[in-house]
Amino acid sequence: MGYHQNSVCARRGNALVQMQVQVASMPLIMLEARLAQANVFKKVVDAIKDLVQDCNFDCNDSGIALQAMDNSHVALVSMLLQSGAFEGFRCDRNISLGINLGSLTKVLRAAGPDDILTLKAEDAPDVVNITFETTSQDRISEYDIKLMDIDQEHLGIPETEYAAVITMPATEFQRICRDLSALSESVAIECSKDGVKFSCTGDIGSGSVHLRSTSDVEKPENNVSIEMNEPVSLTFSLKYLVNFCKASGLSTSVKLMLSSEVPLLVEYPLVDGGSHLRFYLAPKIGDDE
Amino acid sequence: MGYHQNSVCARRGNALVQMQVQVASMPLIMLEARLAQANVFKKVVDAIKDLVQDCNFDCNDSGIALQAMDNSHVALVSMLLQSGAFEGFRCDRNISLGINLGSLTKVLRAAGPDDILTLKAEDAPDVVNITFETTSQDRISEYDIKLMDIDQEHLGIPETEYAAVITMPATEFQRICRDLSALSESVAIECSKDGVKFSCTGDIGSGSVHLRSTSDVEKPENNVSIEMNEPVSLTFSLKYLVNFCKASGLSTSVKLMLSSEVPLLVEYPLVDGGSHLRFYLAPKIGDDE
DNA sequence: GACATCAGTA
DNA sequence: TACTGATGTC
Repeated sequence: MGYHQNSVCARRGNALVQMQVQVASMPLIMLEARLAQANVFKKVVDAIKDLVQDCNFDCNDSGIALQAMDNSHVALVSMLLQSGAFEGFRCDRNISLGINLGSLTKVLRAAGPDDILTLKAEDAPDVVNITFETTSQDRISEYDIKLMDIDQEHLGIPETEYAAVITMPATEFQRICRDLSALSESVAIECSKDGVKFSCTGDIGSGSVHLRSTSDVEKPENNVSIEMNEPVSLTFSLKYLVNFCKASGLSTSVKLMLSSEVPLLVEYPLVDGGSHLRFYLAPKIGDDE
Repeated sequence: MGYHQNSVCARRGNALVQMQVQVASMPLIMLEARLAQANVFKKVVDAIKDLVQDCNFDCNDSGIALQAMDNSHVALVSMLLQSGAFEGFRCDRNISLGINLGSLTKVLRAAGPDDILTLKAEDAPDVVNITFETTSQDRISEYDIKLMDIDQEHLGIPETEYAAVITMPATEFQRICRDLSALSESVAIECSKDGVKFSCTGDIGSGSVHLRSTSDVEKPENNVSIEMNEPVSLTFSLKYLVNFCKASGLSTSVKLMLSSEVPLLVEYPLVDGGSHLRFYLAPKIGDDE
């Protein structure tokens, strides 16, 4: 019987085994994830904390994932931080860390932007341990956040073939949402081969923004690209889109994926290629618009 | 009988004498203190006005001093502005100016940060006169604040030899207090030779910040220095400490002085070396922690 | 990203 | 009146 099994016994209340383990000073860390830039995690949590109060961070050897519906069940958040996004990553067993994002925000506020952030959890943990180290190591702060049991609403999100995929600068999308939200509650997104049109109508008048597909080879990050199978036009709540745009600082570009009668997918790629922060938003239908 | 006694008569209500004095335009100024930067005084008052409503500014030829307990008698504020801190300072006789800090704040709000502030008071004054001059002298504003009688609780504060004296950047201390106050009402400060640890526990979890003693010769103002006679660990109310930290703008560094079972002294040096703003806070004991 | 200001709440 | 969260500017 190795340390691994001992640890399980300890957690189940075998005090003797637990003592032995502690005497052997064997902290049974199951998860240790070291992120070079605390900022990335801060921004991710900032971007989703207004949508979701509590959620599970599902950890396994491929990384840390999160999925949660917003309170009104209109939007869905999905994050994936692949192990490769970390400076060091170890996860010996699948664990789900139920965390209150308000508490997490309070703790992350204590991190300097360039601090090194390390998440640690034991097997069957009560708390998640978060440390921030300045690069100079003169200051080390350490926090434990109590975990909570959160009903895992398992959300099968089918990988859809979208009718249209728009890639554009994240700041541009943020600006459009902010500008149009001054006029109306909702925005229509219409996509055709050579362009995309965001439009809305409200009490004081109406507005629209047309973006042409561009291909500036010198500044590819400023490009708007549209991959389209068929034209699509859908209407969405601007309040939610503005909210999603809090993630704009995480990435230079954002992808909007649309299909008729299917939730819009707003995707921000993270640090490495595979990691991402995704928001899904159901379209408004008929009179809702 | 000199002017001096005349003035006393006038103050005692002899209208005839008062008129004569006014006609003779003889303002019997006892105190005139000219401060090059109104900002210093603004910040001092800002930093203490939430702790103390009314207090006496005790003026004598060595400067202006202030001592007051907070309302709950847990904390004590002590300020000393030595005469040398002023561009010009004259105080012919000891006077105690009882001022409502709310009123004073309202008046100080009218001062530009770089204005020259002058405090004036007559002998046995009803009011304190405050003027603000722009450095260019284009604008002079003048205010009188009514004085009040405040019971002088004379507070003998013994100069203690502290078990530990920590000097650190004021902003760092402010940040630690702010960060930890998100988790708990109180913080334990533990001091050992090579470092100091601030830690707390609350409903959502626990947190701690370790600072190592540093000696960066290039940026000495960023250093953390610890002079320690014996290890010490005490617990304090974070609400008060956060409050004290409003003084952070007054000084790059702050000194924390601790001894067992004795109030913590938090000291911000002011303009010149000798002047200071000090806060004392009784430790929490036993179950209070 | 940090700061200051502002509005709303306790 | 003071603290909190939120917003907008530097």
